[in-house]
Amino acid sequence: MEHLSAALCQWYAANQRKLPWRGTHDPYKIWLSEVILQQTRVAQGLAYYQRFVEAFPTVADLAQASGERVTRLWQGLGYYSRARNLHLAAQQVVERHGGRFPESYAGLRALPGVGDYTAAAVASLAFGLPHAVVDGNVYRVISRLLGISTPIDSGAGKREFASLAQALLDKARPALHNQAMMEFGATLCTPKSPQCGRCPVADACVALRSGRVDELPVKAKKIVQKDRFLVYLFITWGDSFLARQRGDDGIWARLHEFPGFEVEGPLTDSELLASEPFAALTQGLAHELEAIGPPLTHLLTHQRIWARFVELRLQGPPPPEHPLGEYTWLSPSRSEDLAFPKLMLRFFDQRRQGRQSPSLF
DNA sequence: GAATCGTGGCA
DNA sequence: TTGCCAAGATT
Repeated sequence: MEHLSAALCQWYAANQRKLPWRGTHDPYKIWLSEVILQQTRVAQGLAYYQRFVEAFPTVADLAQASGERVTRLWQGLGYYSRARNLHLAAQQVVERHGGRFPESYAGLRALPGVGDYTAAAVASLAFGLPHAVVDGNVYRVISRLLGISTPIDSGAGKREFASLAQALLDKARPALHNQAMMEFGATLCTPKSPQCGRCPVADACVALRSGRVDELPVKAKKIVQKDRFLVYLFITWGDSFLARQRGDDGIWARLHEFPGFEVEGPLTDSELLASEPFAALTQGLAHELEAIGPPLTHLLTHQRIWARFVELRLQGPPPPEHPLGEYTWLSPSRSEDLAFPKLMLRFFDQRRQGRQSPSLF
């Protein structure tokens, strides 16, 4: 067991990528990078990390920032409850721990948005504590090296791999060991087409010896995708448009969206305009139909969204008692400070392009 | 324990 | 085009 860690650490020392959060022991920067990288590739999270560090050099700066600014900086990164928990955790560090991160696994684990993985990562990388990280890379590396076919998405699998990861850990240098395991999984022992020919521990790999590299790790569950059909109304009054902020939970937490509704299946333009929910949202509004955009498809892990955007221009101010009363008017400059789902940003882009070259439509 | 939560890259 | 999955956490 010690041999595996030593070989991987030696490989890591010679092959690691240079990343801005490496080489520091600042728990704030390590925690920030780990939260950004949850279910997120380095290539996607890198620019966000740099923007956050520049905007908020310390955890106190982050704690003092407005939720609006934090959410806007997170725009486009996905899993938006991470941004809320990031802000909450920063405030807890300041208010409950005097501005210093807890120097224990349990203390870190109690912060919002910090689960088993992130607690182990910060504990080991910032404080040198002997906690093994278990992320997607570690599941894959261990299942292949040791030939373990227990499904990694089962409770038994999670317990088994956590135990094995902890047993493999070099407790004299947990930071190096953890980073070596993850970097090895991310760049050599990859899900598809792993580079077994360059593997420093190929001699010890059970999966390679038995020809099971492509079968490991095992996942028991399959993702079920559902189709959803959404209609959004882009209602303008002068330069401004109507939108509201979504709640703390569910999809696109705390992001802004236009008024709209969901339907059971695809609608033609005329069906859409004649639909009951469209009538309810536009009743009593003197408006002019500006455009009905083509369906925009938006892919999420669990659903495929088909969105239609209907652009309406009000001919007069909306009456005070109206279903749209919970929405507010946003000017273009105001909306620059707010966060929108990628789907809405794609609509903005499409609309801008349509105006610059109307002959295309 | 199962279901959810985004977005983007790759084959 | 489709499916997979990525430095996971929460409910």
